[in-house]
Amino acid sequence: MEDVLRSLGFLCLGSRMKRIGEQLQADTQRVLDRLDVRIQSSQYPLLAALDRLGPLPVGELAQSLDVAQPGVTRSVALLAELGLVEVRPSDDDQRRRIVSLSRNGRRLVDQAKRDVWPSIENAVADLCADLSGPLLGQLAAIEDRLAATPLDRRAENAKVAAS
Amino acid sequence: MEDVLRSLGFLCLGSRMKRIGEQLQADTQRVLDRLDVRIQSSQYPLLAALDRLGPLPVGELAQSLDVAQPGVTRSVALLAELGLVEVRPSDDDQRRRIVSLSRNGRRLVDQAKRDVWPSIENAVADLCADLSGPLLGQLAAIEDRLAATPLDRRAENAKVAAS
DNA sequence: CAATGTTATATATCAAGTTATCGTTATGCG
DNA sequence: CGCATAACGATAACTTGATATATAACATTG
Repeated sequence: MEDVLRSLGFLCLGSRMKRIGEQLQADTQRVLDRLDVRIQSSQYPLLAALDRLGPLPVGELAQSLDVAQPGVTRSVALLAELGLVEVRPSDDDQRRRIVSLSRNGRRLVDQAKRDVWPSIENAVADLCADLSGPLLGQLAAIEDRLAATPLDRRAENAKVAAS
Repeated sequence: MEDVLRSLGFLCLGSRMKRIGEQLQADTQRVLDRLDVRIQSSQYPLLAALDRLGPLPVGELAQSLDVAQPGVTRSVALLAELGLVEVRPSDDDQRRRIVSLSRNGRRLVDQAKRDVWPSIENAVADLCADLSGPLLGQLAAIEDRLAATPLDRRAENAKVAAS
């Protein structure tokens, strides 16, 4: 069966990148699922932003992640529900709500940085190894490689290789 | 403000590709809005598939676009509502429902192929021109270029240049 | 040939992004 | 000072992907 998106080339690059991104996130989710961490892979960038940049108001968090503000509001509500982040009003501006990692959030991030993120990073690096040349070709290679060996399998292998 | 996704590199490649893809789709939408048919840019790949491959049952359409079947069912229902595609049961298998372009759908695709798709393709090609090297670098370049000149502006310029 | 299993599609629900808009709090100027 | 405007975050509605499951038609086999 012809892969139409691929045949269309530049015309559908947006759909195609979105499709690959979703696949990567889904695979990453499967890696995270095995490690009894109960949040969606899409929440990690927010936690990583707080880890890297420290406590931030909602708007700046949105900027640093380059997503729209309502998305951050929703994620923060979810993570606060889970006790991973805390929210407090700013001292000098009652409109701002400062988001920070809670004690549990701090622990989760530290654990992830130690136990999980390295193997994901290795798996993706493996996926993208030795790619060069035009973008469309690299994307096609990534699609083919993912179809052959999903990211979560690559993460396992990386862990085995490291041990 | 630091771009956290970019700093995280391979770790958040999925989120990042999704983000770029969404941006491209949104920009493309703005180009397509100039056609008086008000359908979403995300529907065009399905129309293009029918154009390239001819009438297809729902499942094969899903395969050729590499999306899950329920997504196709929904898109087809929407496009049928708009009178752009037609659905008829297969002769030899009453489970299959064959989707094809209607007269109006045919007209829309022909018009798009003539008037719109080329300028989108040129705009994206322009966006990706002279990119080479590692994937992450190319993605960063695309993000920077998009921020500097959105895709719809590039499409305009391409049209001017062609005339 | 009836029971059982398989396949194709539809439906329901969820996830995570978007835009538009609203209420509240700051700010700035006449 | 007081009011108009701007900024911040929350909420609503929508989009477009996903998965899980139900339904109906076909296939197989005992």
